[in-house]
Amino acid sequence: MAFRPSAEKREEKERVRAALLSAALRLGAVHGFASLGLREVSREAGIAPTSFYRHFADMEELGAAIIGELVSAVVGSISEQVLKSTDDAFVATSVDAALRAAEREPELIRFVVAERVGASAQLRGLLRSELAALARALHTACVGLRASDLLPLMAAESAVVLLVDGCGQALDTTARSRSQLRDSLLWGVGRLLGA
Amino acid sequence: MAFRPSAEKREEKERVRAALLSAALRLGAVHGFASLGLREVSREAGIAPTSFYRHFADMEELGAAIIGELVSAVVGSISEQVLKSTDDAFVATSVDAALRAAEREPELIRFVVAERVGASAQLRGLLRSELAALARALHTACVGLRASDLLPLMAAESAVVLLVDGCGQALDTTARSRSQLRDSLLWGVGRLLGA
DNA sequence: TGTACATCAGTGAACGCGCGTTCACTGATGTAC
DNA sequence: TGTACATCAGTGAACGCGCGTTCACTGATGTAC
Repeated sequence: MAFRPSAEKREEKERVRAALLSAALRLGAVHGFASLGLREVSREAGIAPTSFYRHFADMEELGAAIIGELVSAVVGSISEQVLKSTDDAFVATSVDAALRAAEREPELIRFVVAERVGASAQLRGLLRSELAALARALHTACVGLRASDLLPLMAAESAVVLLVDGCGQALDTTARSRSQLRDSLLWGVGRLLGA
Repeated sequence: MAFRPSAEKREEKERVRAALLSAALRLGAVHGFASLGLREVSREAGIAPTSFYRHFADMEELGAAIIGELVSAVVGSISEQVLKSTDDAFVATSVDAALRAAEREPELIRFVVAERVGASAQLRGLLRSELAALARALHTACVGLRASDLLPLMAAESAVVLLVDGCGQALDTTARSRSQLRDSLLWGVGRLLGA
């Protein structure tokens, strides 16, 4: 019969796995995910370097898990807020939801902004998929309101580009004040989506 | 009296220095500038690792040189083309100049796209300055044509964000066809600059 | 119930490797007088 | 003109260090009968 670890065991493994993801994000925010090593992350997570292999084959697989679990959740939440927004407030909703995400989970957003154009083609592809979902949500919210699908999907894709870049700027606190940044995004996204 | 190396000597040093910049871009395009080592770059450039220090204190200084010399030239060239463009063709001019740069110097553009949101705050700052110059050129071309400065500078800044991101997409050939990408950029930049 | 066995997360020792950096040196060439 | 000295790009040997990976092991716990 199949070997079935107890729920307690599975939860413990899950906790260590989550510690690895969190450690990678914490360290990655300091000196970049790309230069992160398996030993460094394991140390930060409080396990022996050799135990890393019980969870991931290498750092890229860990990066993929960050996207599939953490990024996916945040992007899904933003999409949900956009789709639920009433009237034509979806522009402000998307901008504020994005900026709130950057404020709440700066390390995760730093990861997204950097790895979207990073060295790993695999991670770039995974992030492209996640953000394409957000673009679709934005597009749906937009055309749904005016009962027309004349607005091209690429408009929503461009809006997502501005949103992601805006999140990146939000992380460099010195770059621009929050309110300036918000105004700029409201203007740009609004203009692209014709609201 | 001051020591003055001959022109020949100075040119030779300049050649080695250029070889280092070029080697860093070549290798960086493969597995990312962030993970590049001084030894790796020196090997590629054909000098001993210890000779690296005759030119740069570390890899970050080399990155700054790439920006100050190579990126600056390309951005300046694009700005110039935009400012010289006649009528309201400056949108198409900027898009085509950017895409042409991505085609001609993919490694340099990859560097810009990645390091703009990379781990080094210094390089991010330098790139922000370079791209701000492009935004100003775009803004000037735009308001000059309609004899009004009502268009906010942030419109041009957002347009630059789209242009840079578009260059990044152009490097992933599988992502979108060139013509689709061009259309998308023409549409987005045009929309932002109100042309 | 007891016993023998399987599974599996975590471990410490050990490996070979490439890294950044230092050092003292070479050899070519410019400067001073 | 010749001679003594300064400058400086490039070099090879050597250093200590952290890395990714392998290996055989432990100990807890589930499974079979």
